[in-house]
Amino acid sequence: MPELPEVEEVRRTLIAAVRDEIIDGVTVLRPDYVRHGRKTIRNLKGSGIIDITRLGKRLFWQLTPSACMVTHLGMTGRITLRPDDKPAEPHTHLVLGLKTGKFLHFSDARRFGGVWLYAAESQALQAHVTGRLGADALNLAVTDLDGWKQKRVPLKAELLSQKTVAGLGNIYVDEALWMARLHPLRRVDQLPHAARALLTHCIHEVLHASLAMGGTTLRDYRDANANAGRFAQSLNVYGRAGQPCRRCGTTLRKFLIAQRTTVICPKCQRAGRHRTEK
DNA sequence: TTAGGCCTGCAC
DNA sequence: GTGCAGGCCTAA
Repeated sequence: MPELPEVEEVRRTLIAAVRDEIIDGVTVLRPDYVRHGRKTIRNLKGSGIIDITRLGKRLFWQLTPSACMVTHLGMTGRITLRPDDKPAEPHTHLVLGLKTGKFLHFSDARRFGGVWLYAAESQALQAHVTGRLGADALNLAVTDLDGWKQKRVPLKAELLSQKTVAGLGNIYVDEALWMARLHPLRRVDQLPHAARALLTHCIHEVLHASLAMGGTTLRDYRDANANAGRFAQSLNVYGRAGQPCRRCGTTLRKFLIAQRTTVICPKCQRAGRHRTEK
């Protein structure tokens, strides 16, 4: 399940391969996978790929002239570079041919991801981001969390929402909270500054550690060169319910928060006095 | 704020 | 065969 480190790894492997490439052909195999700009996506023929940036789990493809393609991998999305346009994977929804003879394949079994095409600097593109995505988790500053003082929301729900911190999913939220010894049901408005600073630090830590190993592959994730990530073996809580905490040996416990499986160490991550009442 | 829907593959 | 996994959006 691609979260920030996996998307960043895809971005890095992609940009190294396709910067300054020209799109020479557009094959839409599944029109409804293009969530915005379905009618104009074929006009990308002739467009150049200037850059690929990232905010949270989304990639922003800066294209000439004056277009921006947003991609989200959802749960099972892959963007892979192949030598031909023959769909190599099931559920290939979009293929972009490049002038140098390479092909970008967009596949996504569950179709939780998608592709959005906008005019560059358009209001629609702005709206795609505004109100939805907060600060990128990799560049998070403590001050980005100032708005939490007025928010009566459980920590985990807030982190998953992307609204303040963009890029974390179920895996890295659980990992960062364990590292910071914070209970996922703590209310964000009850976190003192020191806890917000610690959390910011731990988010950086876990993301950098994962990036250094090419991300986490549980099953589906691959980078643009079809390589899996190796961080799964370093996970401390995610998927380890019933196993001992690597810090204190206490048995890790699993429960649901906001419909998400959550794993914590009940000893390291105390609920505290300010737990969200449930 | 929460539940449901999207969607497929895989474990049971 | 059933149910679960999950990001994110919409509706109640």
